[in-house]
Amino acid sequence: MADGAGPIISGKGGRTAARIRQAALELFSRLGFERTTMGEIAAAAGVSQPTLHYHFADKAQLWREAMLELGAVIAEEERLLGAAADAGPLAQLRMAMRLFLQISWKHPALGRIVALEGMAGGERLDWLVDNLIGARNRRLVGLARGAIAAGDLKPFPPEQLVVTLQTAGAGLVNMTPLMAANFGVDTARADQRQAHEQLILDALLGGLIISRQQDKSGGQP
Amino acid sequence: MADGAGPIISGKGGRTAARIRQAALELFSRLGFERTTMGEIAAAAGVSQPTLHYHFADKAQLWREAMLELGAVIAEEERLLGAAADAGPLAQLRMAMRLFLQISWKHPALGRIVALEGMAGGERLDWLVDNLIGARNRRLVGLARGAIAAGDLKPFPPEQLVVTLQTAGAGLVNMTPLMAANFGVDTARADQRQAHEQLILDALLGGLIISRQQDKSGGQP
DNA sequence: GCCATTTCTGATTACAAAGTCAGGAAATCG
DNA sequence: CGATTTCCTGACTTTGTAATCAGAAATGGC
Repeated sequence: MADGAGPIISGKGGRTAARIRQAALELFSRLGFERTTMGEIAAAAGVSQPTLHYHFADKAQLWREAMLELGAVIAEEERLLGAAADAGPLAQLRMAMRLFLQISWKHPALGRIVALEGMAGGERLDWLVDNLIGARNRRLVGLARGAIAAGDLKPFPPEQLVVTLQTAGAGLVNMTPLMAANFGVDTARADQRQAHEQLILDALLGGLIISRQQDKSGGQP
Repeated sequence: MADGAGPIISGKGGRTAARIRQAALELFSRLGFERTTMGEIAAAAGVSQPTLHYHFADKAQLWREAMLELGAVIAEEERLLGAAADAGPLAQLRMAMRLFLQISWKHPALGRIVALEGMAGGERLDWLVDNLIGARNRRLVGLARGAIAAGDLKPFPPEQLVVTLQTAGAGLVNMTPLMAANFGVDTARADQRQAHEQLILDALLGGLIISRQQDKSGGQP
């Protein structure tokens, strides 16, 4: 893990470095690490290829710093969830899931990256877990476990809720090319978003909740 | 004559070619096209690297022929579904979904490939749609549409059911490395399979079905 | 203006991986 | 057996891409 030893942010704070990170994030998330070339990133950022190496030591370092752009996304999620910390387990879980879905639509790069690296494994996945998504996922598992313990949800391995939320929640956005090729529909449109959020919440919550006698408020027993 | 069970394009029918296809399928599905090298495939198949080029014109051709190994999987699915062609729309859909989940577990390569290429787009995705998954997906959409028209399911864009089934159904298997890195659990185990199938079916069917006795519309818990 | 520092680029190198080819080994057939 | 075809490999070429470097172009201080 010598790679992670250096400063997390090595790129200068200037506008050029920011443009490069932005272009890199978009390309890495769509195509993955190997399929994306430094030349493509440079072209997308409007600079020459050696400029990338001036701002970032190597491709892996650029990848990591591009991913850190997503750190703010996670932080915002944390903040909004913290506001509801006093609600019941099910209410918190519902809010977390809704947030997750909204974030997946607002920042498709995060879901795509997790899907890509989460499938392949390796040191980039380890880095993601350690630096971006590990705590968030553990928090979700905790909420699910709490809701199950409170008798609000059917018992199931709570890790599976996370992975299902992750894959199904980001699925429609991630699979935009597939849907276009297979059905000729553009699933990245806003109206699709609305319907999909409804679908996932209806499905995961509607299907898993243990309905109590008229108690729909989500409060603790 | 070849002992192969599926349609073959250019690869000879011998055992060596079959071993190569097998190794290629496994590697391509785990790592994707670019991340997999011809050398790795050769090593996994126990032959030298030029042997790959003797049996297959180039890497893309090998990829396509490796994918065709999955043709038998799809065909089996078709066959089993055909047996229930006279059931109602919802019953057919339920059976199709159950089959989909079982296939996802039995042949993880299919789900991983679709996830990988469905995210990136390009000519390999087009090929997959045309030759492997397009018809199957359209069939699923047809079943969902039928179940909605029959008033059995809440109205939602039926393409979204397909993409959700695809991503959520294959999600737990696909994300094995992520779950291992994040939670230290091996989600490829059989008991996990059972629970996950239950989760998906409970969620998608339990959450979307319109219960006809009381016919409550709209209001989501 | 002039110098120093930072920022960027063209040209080049290094290397990994796909693809080629001549020829050797092994199977097939008379 | 020898002849012929099929199958496979070592050595090689080609290509694409990450990384390097010397120096040009800005930028900022005086």
